[in-house]
Amino acid sequence: MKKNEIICPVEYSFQLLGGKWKLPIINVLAKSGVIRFKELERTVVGITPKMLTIQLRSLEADGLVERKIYATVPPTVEYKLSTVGKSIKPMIEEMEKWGLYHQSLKG
Amino acid sequence: MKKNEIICPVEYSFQLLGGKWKLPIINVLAKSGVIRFKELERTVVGITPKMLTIQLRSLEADGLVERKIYATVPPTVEYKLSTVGKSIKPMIEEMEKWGLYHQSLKG
DNA sequence: CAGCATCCCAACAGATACTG
DNA sequence: CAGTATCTGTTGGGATGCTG
Repeated sequence: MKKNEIICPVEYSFQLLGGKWKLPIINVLAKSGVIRFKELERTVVGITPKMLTIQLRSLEADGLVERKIYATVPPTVEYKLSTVGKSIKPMIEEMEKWGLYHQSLKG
Repeated sequence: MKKNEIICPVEYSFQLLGGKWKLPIINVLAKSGVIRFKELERTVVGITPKMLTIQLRSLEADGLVERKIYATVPPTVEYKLSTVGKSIKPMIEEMEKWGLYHQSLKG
């Protein structure tokens, strides 16, 4: 998909949240508040460190996630939703309602 | 993306609506009610007949879109949202609100 | 711990030409 | 009109191994 061809505003949300991992990550961040990389890796079932890094960087670049580094040994990095990231919640809830509704139709 | 690995209910919506074209198509269908293939091709800016066919078949298989064939010459095929398809509207509106909000942040 | 680098494959998407 | 067939290129995602 060519990322720069946004066709309608709705599509914009998909540009930012699409792919296999972004929504699961945001869901975890929404529930946990602040969380470290390794803990995130454990909580988002099935994700590899590589994909977690890529997705977090992408979310960070879009201003949805904030990253805070502590100069400790071993290193500590914490992630949390930004203000904009938190504003996604109503949308996610609506998507969740619809997803559950549609799943229930198929038994 | 492995289509059968749904991680959270929210992700379910992305399985059904993800990709470049499905939301634009559904948006047009939501506004027009009933529409023919060629008219759809003209309205969804930039789509090719091939992609339109693939996406419509996929949406049909997921029960979001209904297809009605008339045995005329030349052939007539009409598409419209199913009841389930129409149930997406609140979710799309929420996504549209958020998309517009986030776009406005970037000026 | 928190990552980056490399290689690889499958799915997605576009262009073009053709058909009932 | 409403598609299908074929070829081709791009992107997303996985596996593995290595580093500060």
